[in-house]
Amino acid sequence: MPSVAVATAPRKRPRQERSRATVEAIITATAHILVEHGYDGMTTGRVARRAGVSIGSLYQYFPNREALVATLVERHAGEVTAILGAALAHPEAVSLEDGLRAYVEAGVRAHRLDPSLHKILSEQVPRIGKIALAMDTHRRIARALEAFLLFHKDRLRPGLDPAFAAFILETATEAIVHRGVIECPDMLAGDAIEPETLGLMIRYLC
Amino acid sequence: MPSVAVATAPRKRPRQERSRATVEAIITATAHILVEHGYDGMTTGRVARRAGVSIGSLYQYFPNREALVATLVERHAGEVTAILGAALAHPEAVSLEDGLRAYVEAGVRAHRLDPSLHKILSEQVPRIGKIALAMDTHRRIARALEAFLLFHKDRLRPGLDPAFAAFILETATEAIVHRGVIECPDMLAGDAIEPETLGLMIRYLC
Amino acid sequence: MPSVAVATAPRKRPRQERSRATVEAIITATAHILVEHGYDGMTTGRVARRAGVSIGSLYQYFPNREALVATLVERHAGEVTAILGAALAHPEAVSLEDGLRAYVEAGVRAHRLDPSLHKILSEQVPRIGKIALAMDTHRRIARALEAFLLFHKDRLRPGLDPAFAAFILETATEAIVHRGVIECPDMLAGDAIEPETLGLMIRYLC
Amino acid sequence: MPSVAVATAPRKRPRQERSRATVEAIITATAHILVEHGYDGMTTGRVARRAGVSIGSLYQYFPNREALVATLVERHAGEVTAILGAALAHPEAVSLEDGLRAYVEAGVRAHRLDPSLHKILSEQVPRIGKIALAMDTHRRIARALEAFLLFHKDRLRPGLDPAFAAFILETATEAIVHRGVIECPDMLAGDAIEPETLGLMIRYLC
DNA sequence: CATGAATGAGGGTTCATTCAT
DNA sequence: AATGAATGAACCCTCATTCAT
Repeated sequence: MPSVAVATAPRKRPRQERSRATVEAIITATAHILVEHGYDGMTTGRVARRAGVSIGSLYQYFPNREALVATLVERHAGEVTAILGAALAHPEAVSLEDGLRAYVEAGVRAHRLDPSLHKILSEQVPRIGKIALAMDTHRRIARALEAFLLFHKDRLRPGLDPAFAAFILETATEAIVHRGVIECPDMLAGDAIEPETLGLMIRYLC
Repeated sequence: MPSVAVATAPRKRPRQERSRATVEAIITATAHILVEHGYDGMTTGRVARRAGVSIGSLYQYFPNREALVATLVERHAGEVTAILGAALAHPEAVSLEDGLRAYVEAGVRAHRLDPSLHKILSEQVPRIGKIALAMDTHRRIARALEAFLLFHKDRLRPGLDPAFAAFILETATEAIVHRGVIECPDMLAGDAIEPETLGLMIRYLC
Repeated sequence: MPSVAVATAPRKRPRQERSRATVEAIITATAHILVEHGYDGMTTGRVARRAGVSIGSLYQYFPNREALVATLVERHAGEVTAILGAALAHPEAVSLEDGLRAYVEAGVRAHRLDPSLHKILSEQVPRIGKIALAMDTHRRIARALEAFLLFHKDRLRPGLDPAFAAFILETATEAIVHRGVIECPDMLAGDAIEPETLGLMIRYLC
Repeated sequence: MPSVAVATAPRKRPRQERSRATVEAIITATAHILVEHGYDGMTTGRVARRAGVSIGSLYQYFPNREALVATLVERHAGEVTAILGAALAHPEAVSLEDGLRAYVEAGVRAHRLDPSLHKILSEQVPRIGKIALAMDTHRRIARALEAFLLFHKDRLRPGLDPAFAAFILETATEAIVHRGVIECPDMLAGDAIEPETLGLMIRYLC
C-alpha cells in the first residue's frame, strides 16, 4: 500500500495561551466529527468550522488531515496504555488473581472512556500510517502483562512461556472486551464479561 | 454516522458468457487494487483499467464503488464461513478435542486463503454498510460452535453456558489467529499458535 | 447556439408488421418517459426498456435520441394542426362567431388531448432543432385563421389587416388556452375560458 | 417528474470585496454561456473558465449548476417585475389608456433588456424547480394589473371581473410581446405591436 | 432483424491545501 | 496570528452510441 508516509507530526507547538486553546478546540472537534461523520466524512473544513476556527488556523498547527487523527490516536492510545499499565504496575502488591482482575477491569474502563471514539479510531487506525502505533500499544501492554506474569511465575503451570502467554492473553482479552463493550454492548449483561474473561485467563495460566 | 445505506447489490446479472468473464475480471481486479492501494486508493478507474475493461462496463454490473467491495466481502465471508462451518459440521463423528482442533486449524486456513485481502477486508468492512454482514459472520460461526459444544456438553465444566462460551471463544480464537497469521506473521513460529489456542479453549471449557 | 443540426429523421421505415409495432411501442414509451421523467430524464435506455425493446432495436429505427422527440413533436403538431385546421376549414358554412367559437373550442380540445405531453413538448420543443417546426405550426394555424377572417372581412372593423390580426389572435388565444388548460387548470372554471376568449377575439375584430 | 428539488440557494455570501467580484463574474459568465450554448451546453467548467475563475471558486458560492440559473432567473424576474410594476404603480395619476400604454411599453422594454437571455430563460425556467417563480411572476404582474383596472373600474364594461380580465390580458399581452420581440423580431415592424396590443386590451375592457 | 455487451468522452462536484490580505 | 478566498487535481458516475454475436 502506498500512502507514502506523510508527516503527521503537529506542525508547530502553540506558544501562547490562546493558541493552546485553539489546538485543543481543533482536536476536540476532530473527535466529534469523526464520531458523527466517520473518517471519510471528516473534512478539514468541517473540523475547522466545528472548532470555530478558520481553515487557515487549522493548517497553522497541523500539516495535513491525517495529523489530526494521528494526534487523536496518540492521545487516546496514551490514555489506554496508562490505564492498563497502572493496573499491572505493582505486581508485588497483589495476588495473580487480583492483578488480572484489575487488568480486565482496566480494559473495560479504557473501552468505556469514549466507546464511539474508541470504535472509530480502532477501525480507522490502520488507514493512516499509524498501524505501527497501534501494534506498539498492543506490544507495550503485552510487555507489561508479561512482566506481571513473570513476577507470579511460580503460580503458572509449568512449560508456559510468559511472553507467549502474554501475547495470547492480551489479544484475547482485548478482543473480548472490545466485542463486549463496543460491538455488542446490549448482547450480554456487561458484568458477565469481566469475571468470565478473568476465568479464561486464570484457567489458561494455571 | 450517515452513509445513508447506498445500494450495493450488483446491478444486473451477466447473461452471456462474455460478460461473466468481465464481471470476474472486475472482481479480481478489485481485490488486487484493494491490496495494493488500500480502500481509499481503490478508484473505479483503476479497477477498470486493471480489469482491462472500460469504466462503463464496470458500472454496468456494479452500481457504485462500494458494491465492488461488498461483493468481495460477501464472497470472502462466504468462503470463511464455509471453511469454519465444515470443521464443526459433524460433532457426532469426533471428540471435543478433535473438533476444536479442526476448528482452530480451519481458522488458520481461512486466514491464509489470502492474508493481505483478509486483512484489508476486515479493516474496511466496517466502512461500507457491511458491518452487519461481518457481525453476522461472527454470529453464525459462534452459533455453529455453540451447537458443537452442546453436543459435547457432558464434557464441559458445570455451570458453563454454551452460548456464552461460544461467544467468548469465537472472539478470542479469531483474534489470536488473526493477530498471529495476519498482523504478526513473523513473530511466532506459526505452528505454536494452533496448539496453544486449542489449549486455551479446552482449559476454558473443561 | 450550436447543436450542429443533427439529423432527426427516422432512420429507416419499418417494412413488416412486427417492426411497425416496435416503432409504435418506442414512440409511446418516449411519450411516457418524457412525461414522467422530463426531457433530461429521457434516456434512450429507459425508453427502450419501457418499450420492451433492446437498445439496439431502438437505434435501428431512430438515429439518435433527438429523433425520438422529433417524431413525437411532429406527430403531435400534426394532430393539433389538424384539429385547429378543421375548425376553420369551411368558412363559407359558418358565421364569424360560430367559426371562431369552433376555433377556440378546437384549441381547448387540442390542449386536452394529452395535457402533460403537450406541456412537456411545448417546453422542450425549443431545445431540439425543432423550433422551426413549432413556429411553423403557429404560422400555419395563423394562416388558416387569416383565410377564415378574409372570408368574413366585411364583418371586420375597417383598417384591420387580416394577416396581422391573425397573428395577434393566434398568439393570444394559444397563450390563454395553454395557461388555462395546462398551467393553471384549477384556477378557473375551465368553461369561462372559452366564451371569454371568444369575446376577446370578436371585440378585437369587429 | 422527479427532480427532487435540489437546493438552489447561493451557498455562502461573499464577505470581502474580492469575492463579490468573483460572484458577479460568475453570474455574468453564466448568462453569456447560456445564450451561446443553451442550457445543456452550460457546463460548470465552461462558466468558470469564462468567468476567469477556478471551478472550485464557482462551487464556493453556488451549490450546483442549477443554482447558477436560478440566480439569473431571480435577478431577471426581479427586473421584469419591477419594470412592469412601475408602469402600473400610480393608477390615480393616469388615464386607463395611458396606463395600459405604459404597461405594454414596459413589457416591450422588459423583453428588450436582453432578448436572447430572456428567451433562453423563459424556455429553461420550467426545467429547474423555478417554474413556481415564473408563475409567481405572472401572478404578481396580473395582480398589479388587476389593481390598476380596479381603480378604473367605472371605465370597464359591466359584468367584467377585473381579476379574470387581468389574467386574460396579462397572458395575452405577454405572449404577443414575447412573440413579437423575441421570436419573430423581423416579422413585423415592431412599432405596430404596441398600439395593436393596446387596442386589443382597450376593446376587451371597455 | 434483434440483442445487449462494451465503450469512453464528458460532466458535476468535493476537498485538501496554499497564500494574499 | 488569523482569515477565508482561491485553486485544481481527482473522482464517481451517466449515457448516447456502436458492433460483434
